[in-house]
Parts: sequence; structure tokens; C-alpha cells
Amino acid sequence: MDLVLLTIRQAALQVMLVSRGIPPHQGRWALPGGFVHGDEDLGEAAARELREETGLDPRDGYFEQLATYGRPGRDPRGRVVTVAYLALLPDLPTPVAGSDAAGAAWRPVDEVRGDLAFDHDEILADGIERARSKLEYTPLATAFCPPEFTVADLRAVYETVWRVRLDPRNFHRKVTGADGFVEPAGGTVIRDRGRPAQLYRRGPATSLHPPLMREPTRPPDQRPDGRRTS
Amino acid sequence: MDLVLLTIRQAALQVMLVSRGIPPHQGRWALPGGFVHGDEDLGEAAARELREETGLDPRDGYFEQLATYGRPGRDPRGRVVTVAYLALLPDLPTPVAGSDAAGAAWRPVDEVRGDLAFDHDEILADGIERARSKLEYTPLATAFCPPEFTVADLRAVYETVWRVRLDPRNFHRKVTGADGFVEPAGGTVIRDRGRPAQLYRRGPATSLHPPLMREPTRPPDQRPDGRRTS
DNA sequence: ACAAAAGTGTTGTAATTACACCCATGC
DNA sequence: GCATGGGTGTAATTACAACACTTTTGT
Repeated sequence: MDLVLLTIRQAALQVMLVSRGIPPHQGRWALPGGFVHGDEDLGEAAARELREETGLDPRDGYFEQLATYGRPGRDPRGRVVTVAYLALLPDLPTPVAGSDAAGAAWRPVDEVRGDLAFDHDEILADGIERARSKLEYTPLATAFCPPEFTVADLRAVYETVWRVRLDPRNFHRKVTGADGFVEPAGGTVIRDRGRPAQLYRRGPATSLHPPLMREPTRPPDQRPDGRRTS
Repeated sequence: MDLVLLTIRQAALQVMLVSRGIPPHQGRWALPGGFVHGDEDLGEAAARELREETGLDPRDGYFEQLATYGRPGRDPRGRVVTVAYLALLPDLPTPVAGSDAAGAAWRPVDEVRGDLAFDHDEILADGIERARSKLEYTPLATAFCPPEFTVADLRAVYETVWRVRLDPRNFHRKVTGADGFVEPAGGTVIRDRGRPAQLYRRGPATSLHPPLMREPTRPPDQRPDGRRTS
């Protein structure tokens, strides 16, 4: 049982990895994993591992089964089948209290691709692709945000995961207009400079109709707009 | 390893089931399944089982891993974990030649819900839901069609799986206009009465932008149109 | 005052729906 | 001819991207 834990830190998509202390693949990075106890459901075992690794509960973000990997030879020790779970988590402001895995760390996914132990590169790639498409059709971008967040926070999630730049004004309307996506939490915050932003909570919706599309978008380098051009 | 094999026969979504000859759940219907050989990948084992059961190859339709089920107690014999695969298949005009499972049969999914052995009701429900959503965002409705098919055949797939009635004229334009969804095969056929329909093959596209939506549609009982109203 | 970010209004364009209409066949 | 399904044209509507503009803060 392996975990693909994704979060957004420092404007980058990051994955939780552990450094392997023993062979095989000693010293390389790997996805955190564990074994299923005799009386446990698979998802329970993954949730337990999530708590041990991060101190977070599945309901703090989003949690689902990803896929199962059983290619012969994926583990040099013999036939090992693993069920991978995917979690999308907020960047916990609280320090990782209960982390019992000493070598655990968040790493930007772009910096570790191709370097992981076993077939974990493939599992990670599947997890990232799953996350990307979930953002299109579901309100799960909120899983990357803390309980209260601004529309700009949410937009940053899309921009980071999809590697695009979105128009802040149209995005705002789309999100606040989509039924059940977010609901007002009441307060405001000032992030850096500028006008204070309204705070929102996750709404009750489980799917988005229509979806937020990711195809006809621009690359993130160029500003779409450059307002006040007159 | 279990299989959710879906097809469309007699204007209904049907699933391949086998009658269990031995306990547990003797005499009840169950999903076809098997065991993974020592040197096989999980997907290979499922593909082998598919061939044994139907004589079809995964590439005749669509084939993917569905999910893995391991709840303690799902099998009274002890802890059994199963990896389920989903296949969407054309209604094979050729008789099932190599079927070695004597009690295998296609059954309408509506007639078997709640009656299956083990947790196969849950697995089937997950497979149906996966198929439904795949139709929205991918050109996989063609997997339910034979190699050459008409636009009306394809429309019947959506109408059956989604339980809606679609406007034939707008559907035709949407499908033939979507890049890479279908490509002309050259011939024509007359299905019942009326003007002959063009034949099409599956196109190279793997996703649909924009998706075919399933929300703002009418129930299948009422005609949307009733043409020639003047 | 000015810069910066939040949020609203408006406008031109693209996509979609609803439906009139034509086409090609069997009977 | 007429019924039946296949397929095209088109106008009204709706959704959306682009962007001008206003609001509210920090410095």
C-alpha cells in the first residue's frame, strides 16, 4: 500500500517522499507506504498511514484510491502488489507533529521525476494526472486549500497544477457563480498588498457543471491582459 | 481479479455474469473472475480472462483497471482482495465461441442490481458510474460499437447509458464536428427504414474538448421535438 | 498620491439549442 | 405517394473571454 500525497507549497506542486534506509533502492526517494492489517479495509490502512505520516485526516483534504500496481519485477524481492492511494492536502501551517518517518519530506514533483525507487515514478505520474483531471470536473481544488481561503488562493491552485495563467476576474465570477463550489465564510484577509479578499469555505457540490476547462488556456509566462493600457 | 464486462444489447446496458456452481453464494450470479498467474501483470490476467469468457480482445472495445476491493469479510472464506477491471464491448455478432464458463450470460444491469454475490453489486455500480462519466469526456462510446457504425448507433449508446433522449440532428453535428472522434469509413447501411446512414470508424482522439454534457437533458420518454409541426 | 490586488460591468464572439427543411430509401 | 430515419441550414439564446473600470487596502 503506497500513498501519493500532493500539496502546494511555495507555488509548486509537491509530493511527500521518504528516503529509503534499507535495500532495495537504499538511499533513494520513495512514496510512503505500509502494510494492511488483518482486520482493516484497504482505505483504512491508507488513512492510518496518512495520519502517521502527516498528522492529517483524509477529510482535511481529499482522499481516494488511485490504482493497483502488480507488474512482475516491480519489486526485486519478489511478487509484490501495491494498492496506491491519492490524497490532495492543504499545506499544513502546523508543523508535522506525529511524523514518525524521519526521512520524510515534501519535494516539488518536477525535481523528483525519474528518480524514484521501484515503479513509483509511474505511480506518481498517474496520481498527478488524476489530480489534474479531477480539478476540471470537480470542486476538489479546494482540497489543496485550508478550511478558509480566498478566491485568489483557489486560483493559485489551478495555475500551479495546470501550469497556466487564468484571468482573475473571470475566474472569480466562475467560482462564486458555480452552484455549491464555495460558500462565504464571512471574514476578509489581506495577503500582501491591495484590497482585502473575502474568505470562503468548501461548498457541498461534488461535481462541476459545466467544468472549468483547461485546454484553451495560455502558458503561465505571459500576462493575458496588462490592465490599464490606456 | 474480477471483470465488469459491459455491452449494449436490445437497447439495454448489460453485464456479463456467471452463475456460481459452488459455495459460497452457490447459485447466485457473480462477476466473472480468475487468478493472476505468477509471471503475469494484473492487466494481462484480466485480458486473458476476458478472452476466455467472450472471445474478445481488449482492443475490440475499451479496457481499464477499475478499482481494488479488500474489505474484511467481503468473502466468507477469509481475507480476499480483488482487483476489478472494466471493459466496454460491442455486442458481438459472432457467437461466443471460446466461452469456457458454462453458466455465463449477459444480463441487463437493471435486472440484477442487488442480487449479486459477494460485494459484486458495489463493484458493478462503480463500473457503471465509471462508464457513464467516461462517455462525457472521452470518445469511448465507440467502444460499445462494432468496428463500423452509424451516428445513430453511437447516439443509441449515449441514450442507453445516460437514460436520456438526445436530438439526432444536433448530436450528428457534434459528433462529426468533434476533432478525431469518428472518421468516415466509406459505406452506407439501411438499418430499418429511411435514408441510408454513413458508416464511421473510431477516430484517433482520446479525449473530448468540449465534453458531451449529460446534465441539461430531458428524460427519455418525451420527444424533444415532434418535427413537421406546421 | 500611488501601487496593488479584489471585485463588478459590459461587450463582442463563439457555442449551443430548437427547429424548419431537404434527402434517400422501403413499401 | 407517403412514412421513416439521415442529415443540413439557421435564428434565437446562452455562455464565455477580454478588458474597462471601481473598490479598498498598504506605504
